[in-house]
Amino acid sequence: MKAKPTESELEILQVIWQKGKATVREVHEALSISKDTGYTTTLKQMQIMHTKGLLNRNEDSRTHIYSAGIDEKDTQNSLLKNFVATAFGGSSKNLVMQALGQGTPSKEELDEIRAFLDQIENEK
Amino acid sequence: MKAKPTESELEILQVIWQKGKATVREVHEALSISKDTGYTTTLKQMQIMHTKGLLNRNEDSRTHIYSAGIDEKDTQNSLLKNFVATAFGGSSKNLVMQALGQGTPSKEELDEIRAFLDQIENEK
DNA sequence: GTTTTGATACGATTTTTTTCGTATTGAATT
DNA sequence: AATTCAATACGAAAAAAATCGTATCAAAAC
Repeated sequence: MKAKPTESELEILQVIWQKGKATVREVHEALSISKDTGYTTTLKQMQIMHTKGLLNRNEDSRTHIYSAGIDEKDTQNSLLKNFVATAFGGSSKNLVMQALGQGTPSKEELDEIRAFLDQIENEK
Repeated sequence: MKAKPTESELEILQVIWQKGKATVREVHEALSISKDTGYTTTLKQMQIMHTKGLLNRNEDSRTHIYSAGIDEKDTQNSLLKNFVATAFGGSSKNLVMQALGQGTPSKEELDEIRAFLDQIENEK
């Protein structure tokens, strides 16, 4: 079973998932926009994540290249499960409605969700 | 701005939200089902939450009665916002679809969600 | 009135997470 | 070749969260 990433590990994973792969500097740069921590902090964090298996890295060149060690969807899924349980008392319906209410989905997105609802229903 | 509850604070809030109010013992009992920690741990936790304003308490009787110090919906909302951002890269559509996919909503719930989608659309 | 029971207070410890400084080293620049 | 630059390693410390033991005390039971 894969360990659950912490909040700040997730921020890093987010960048990596989006870029596919990245150096410490790139990740640090990306995080710097919203966060104010030193370079070595990001470095250390990524090293730890590597030992935990949350990140893979290629050490061929002096500047290591990191990539995700855990699958985005799988991770989101297990986090979500936990989140629904602890924050929404287990009701995913409540979560869904609240998420829809506050995000401002476009018509296209709404339609996509409708289609998805139909699909779920048919599979039952 | 209210502080963001930690994971284990949320577990406690969950019980309190559900029951309306409760003693330390009641909360501890409820948590014991899934968690294995000592009574004083729960006590201490709730005391801390009280000083933080996460819980209110009535000290009239020797056995204090705790109630929620923060609103359930508000809290869920702010947690959700944060969660979508860090775990789903800001896409609430992705979160919604994934939540629907893994929870197993009943037909009634699905209809409820559909109705809600329509409502959102009309309000635009 | 003693004893037992069950509750809170308090202080401390442990564990986990986050942060950073310093040393070292390879590569690029001069 | 010497110097500067940019990267990793490592150790440690600070901060945040979670856990628990012991002391106290009030109320209930005896």
